[in-house]
Amino acid sequence: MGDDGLRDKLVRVGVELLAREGLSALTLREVARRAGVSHGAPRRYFPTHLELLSAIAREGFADLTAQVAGVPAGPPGDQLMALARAYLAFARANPGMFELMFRHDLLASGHLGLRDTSLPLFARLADLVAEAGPRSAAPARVVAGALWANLHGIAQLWSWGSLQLATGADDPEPLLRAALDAHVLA
Amino acid sequence: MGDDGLRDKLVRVGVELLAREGLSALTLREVARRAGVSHGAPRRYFPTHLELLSAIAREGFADLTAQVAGVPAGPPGDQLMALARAYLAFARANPGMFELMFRHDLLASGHLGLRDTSLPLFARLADLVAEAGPRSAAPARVVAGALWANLHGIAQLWSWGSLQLATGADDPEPLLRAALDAHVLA
DNA sequence: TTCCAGCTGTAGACAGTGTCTACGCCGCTC
DNA sequence: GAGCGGCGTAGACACTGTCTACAGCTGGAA
Repeated sequence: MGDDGLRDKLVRVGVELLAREGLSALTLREVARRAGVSHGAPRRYFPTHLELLSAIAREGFADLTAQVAGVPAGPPGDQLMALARAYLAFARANPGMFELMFRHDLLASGHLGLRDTSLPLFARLADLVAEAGPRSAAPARVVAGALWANLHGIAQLWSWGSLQLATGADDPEPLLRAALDAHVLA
Repeated sequence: MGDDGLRDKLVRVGVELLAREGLSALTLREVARRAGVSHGAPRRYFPTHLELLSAIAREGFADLTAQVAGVPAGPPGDQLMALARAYLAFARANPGMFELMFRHDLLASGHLGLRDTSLPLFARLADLVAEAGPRSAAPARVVAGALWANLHGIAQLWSWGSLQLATGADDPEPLLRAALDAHVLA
């Protein structure tokens, strides 16, 4: 395993470098260096820096999707809470990847197949919201959108330390609980 | 007006450049160029790129604070809705500035006096939440944190087009309404 | 008046980046 | 066996942020 062409190797090296040293270290030339090739080599597979970053981010979306797919069946409320925890846990466990995944200025977003990666994720959320019963009178899709934004905002602001500072908390769980209780009935 | 030393001029030029050409154009050398000085000049006042960006971002926080301070008195629910609209409107009107303000990797955050700029803003939000009555049993501070995260998430995801794509909406107002209804009673 | 010190901005260098282009090399096919 | 096409190399270019040495002007002291 692991010797399947330079293209995959670059992505693998990139993912590891991202996890180890953060987004700012994810240079085209550094990835090439760690892959043991010259700085021009990646160009054969990724004509531009954006495209390499996009390929790496896609790996992250696949990972997150897998995590979310792993939440067990059960009452929709429980599933939603597990999903929210998974989202936040992913952001905390892979801060560099999380940052990259939502840095749309780095992602050639159209190219990324965002529709294929994050829309199914949203669809799952929307189904669960409809099943659990949205609290507001708005359509389930709108409530699901607001809930998603809430989860994302918590993940983002928490990873920056802003929410700890503002609320004085040191555990994001109550925030998640409050967000879920707010948007959905059960 | 406008001839008060290079330091202020650099910040002014930076703000305009940011609004006009986006965050990626906000180069130390380009700012110097537009200010009509050599590339080394800014170093006297901003020893590092981060510090110039932080000074520019501070201008943004002041602007946002002013906008928020401009919401009229009235029932807390109305004030909250106006505040939410102001937050989102700011993000939509100044996308570059909004991006910069929350790019903590660019901001020498400790240096920025974040406590002085965004904590009062949060305090206002928390007061209004307490006044309007949080829907959840959680402490008002926690509910306010969740609501802030929700507003921020909506602003962020909307500015990326993700929410339009996911919910099919073309107006963020229903999302704001849903978020407010979710977190707070009146 | 003269001189000197300090602040301010200039100019050049350096390492690093992404991108582009010309060039070897190697294996495959005709 | 000869040619060719894909793959990786190597060098160049413009650009970035940072550092350092230097000029020019100012204001105050002798």
